[in-house]
Order: sequence, then structure tokens, then C-alpha cells
Amino acid sequence: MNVKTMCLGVLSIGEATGYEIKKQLEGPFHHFYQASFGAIYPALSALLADGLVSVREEPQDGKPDKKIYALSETGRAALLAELSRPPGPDRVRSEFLAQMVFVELLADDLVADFVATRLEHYETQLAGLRGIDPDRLPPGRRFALGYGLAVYEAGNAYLRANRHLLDDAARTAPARDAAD
Amino acid sequence: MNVKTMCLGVLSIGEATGYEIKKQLEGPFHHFYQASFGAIYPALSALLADGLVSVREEPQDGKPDKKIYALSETGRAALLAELSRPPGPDRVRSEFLAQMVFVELLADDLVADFVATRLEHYETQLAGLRGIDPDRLPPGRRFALGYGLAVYEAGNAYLRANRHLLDDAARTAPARDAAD
DNA sequence: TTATCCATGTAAGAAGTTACATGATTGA
DNA sequence: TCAATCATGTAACTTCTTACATGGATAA
Repeated sequence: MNVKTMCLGVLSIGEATGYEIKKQLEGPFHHFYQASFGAIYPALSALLADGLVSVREEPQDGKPDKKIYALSETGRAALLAELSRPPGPDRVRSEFLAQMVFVELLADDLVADFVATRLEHYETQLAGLRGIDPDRLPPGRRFALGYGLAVYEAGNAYLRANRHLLDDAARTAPARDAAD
Repeated sequence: MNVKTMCLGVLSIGEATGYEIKKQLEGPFHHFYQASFGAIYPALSALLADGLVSVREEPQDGKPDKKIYALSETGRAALLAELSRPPGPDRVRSEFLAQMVFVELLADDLVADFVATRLEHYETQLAGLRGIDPDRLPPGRRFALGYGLAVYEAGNAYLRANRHLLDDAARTAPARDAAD
């Protein structure tokens, strides 16, 4: 699963420009896939060279021509083949959680700041996903949307319920020993 | 936040070999950070060259000498500086969810297989985290452990409750229209 | 007897990010 | 007037994964 496959996937929903693909990856797909323009544009060029997508150019005034990509039949076959392979494990990298693991080393005002930002971030992400009507989506995307909501809600609730562990008082107090 | 920082972090808990650091990243830290030997060993060499860690070698029979690394004072300062920077966003890449988004394209026996494997995977991860006694951990690690449990449990529960969306019947039926 | 654990390391290459370059339009 | 949105692309660079190399001990 690389950017090329993800581009094919987004194009399987309907034709799109590189810019629009990026917007999709910032929106409803963001909780399980991210990619930058610097990855997407070269990926589309490569897919085009391999005949997995086709382009249609639409002139615009003041902006570069819009390049609207569409999945080809070979592209659809390639996507199917790629999606049929057993999935690798999820890869997660959270700087926030890494900081929290070593929170004993940090100044408490910094921690409070990081927690507040994280809570705001949850609200933003949740608002974005809640703004999508699941009933208009096909089952696969409805499933993925619900998954994102479930996980963000769990993270949000957990942080709100357990942020006291990150307070200065809790952090400087020693861990309860097994002998207690 | 790169492998070097993560190595410093693990060493802030206590001295360890590269092999042991890898085990930590496969265990209690796995839900927010992963790294391979090919990343860890060069990272430790670089940290040693920069004086951020020290080594002590312990001869072994039949195996390469054990290299036990310990955090130096400058290493601790470097770790603190790195952890004090505002965290970047979480990066998640889930092949499983990508497959589920485009599940309409897939054969149903394949989907059933992927779901079953995913459920097993959740059980394995949850069992691993539940095997750790939170009361023996300092607050930061207790927080991160609980976070991992909360998120895995949410994912597990969501998949069990909504896997019917991935069934052949649900997938071939059209999405409910807004006009319904 | 076959795989897994222990233990270190290198090297090639994949796969990406960040920063740059360009520039009109629109909203605050 | 400042930032954001739209729109494409390149190039340098970082960062990591995968595969290889070595090999004894131990458990199934």
C-alpha cells in the first residue's frame, strides 16, 4: 500500500485532480492515510506513464491547467490486485504519546499546553467526520468513517478522563509499588 | 521525533541493549511507535558518536558481545529538548482500513478472511497490554498504556458491531439515498 | 528438524517530506 | 494587507525498511 495505490483507490470513486485527492486525504481518509503533494503528483505521473489512469486537461485562467485523472480498466485491475493482498500491520507514530510516556521529564506548563492542544485537535477532527452524512456513503466508506469516529472518540474520552495522571502532583509522586 | 529520540527515551527508563529497545517497541510502545533493527542499531551508533549515550560491553558465548547502552547527562538534556517541542500530528497508515474503504471491489471470502485476522490481531495486542500491571508503572507510562488499551478496545468493539457493513449483502446493496 | 530466540550489524533502495517556484483570486 | 484557496510541479534530502550476513542455544 503506497501513494500510488491510494490514488487509484480515490479515483475508483470518481475522477479527480491531484489537488482534490489531497483534499480527500486531509478529510475523510485522514485517520488512516496521509500523503503530501510531493508524493501525490509524481505518483499520478507514474500511474499515467503505466497506463493505469488517463488524463483530461481543463484550461483555467490564472491557475495552472486542471488535470483531471480517471481510472483506466488496467488501473482498476491493478487496484483490485493490490487490495487483495493481506494487509500489513497498522503503522502509528504519535509524538504526543511519546511525550506523555516520558512526561515525568517535562515542565508541567508545557504538558498542560500539549494536552489542551490535543483536546482541540480531537474536537476539530471529530467535527470534520461528524459533518459527513454516513447514510449517503456506500458501506465501505461508512465503515471507515465510523471507525475513525470510534477511535477519535475513545482517545478523546480517555484523555479527558485520565489527564490527571499527567498533572504535576501525579507525576512527581512515585508509582504505587506492588507491595502496597 | 525520530528513532534516535525514541532510543534516548527508552534509555531514560534504564540501560538497555539495542535488542532490548526493539523488544520495548514491540511491546508496550508498539501502539504509538515502531522501528526496525536496521533503524535502531545505526541510531545507537550515532548517539554514541555524539556522546549522548555510553556503552558497556558484556562478552557472551556463541552470541555477539552484548552492548549495554546508558543515557549520558548530555543525552538526557537532548531528550528533554526534543520532548519539549510541540508534537507533530499523529501519522497513521492502516492498510486494513484502506481495504475496507474500497471493500466493494473485493471478493467476500477475502474480506471475511481479513476481518477474522484483524480480530485475532486485536486480541493479541489487547492480551499483551493487559498483561502489564499499570500500578507498577509511573504515571506517564500508565497513561500511555491505558491509551493503547482504550483505542484497541474501541477498534475491536467497532469492528465486531459493524462488520455486517462489510458483508456481501450490505456491500452489493446500494447506499441509502438522501431521499429515502 | 524446524523454527524461534538471542545478538549485532551493513547496505541498497524505497518511499516519503519539506522546501521551493509560480501566481491569480477571494475573504477577513 | 495578510492569509488562505486553488493548482501544478521539481529537487534535495531525510528517514526508514528490507534483505542480507553470521551463528549458537533452545524449545516444539
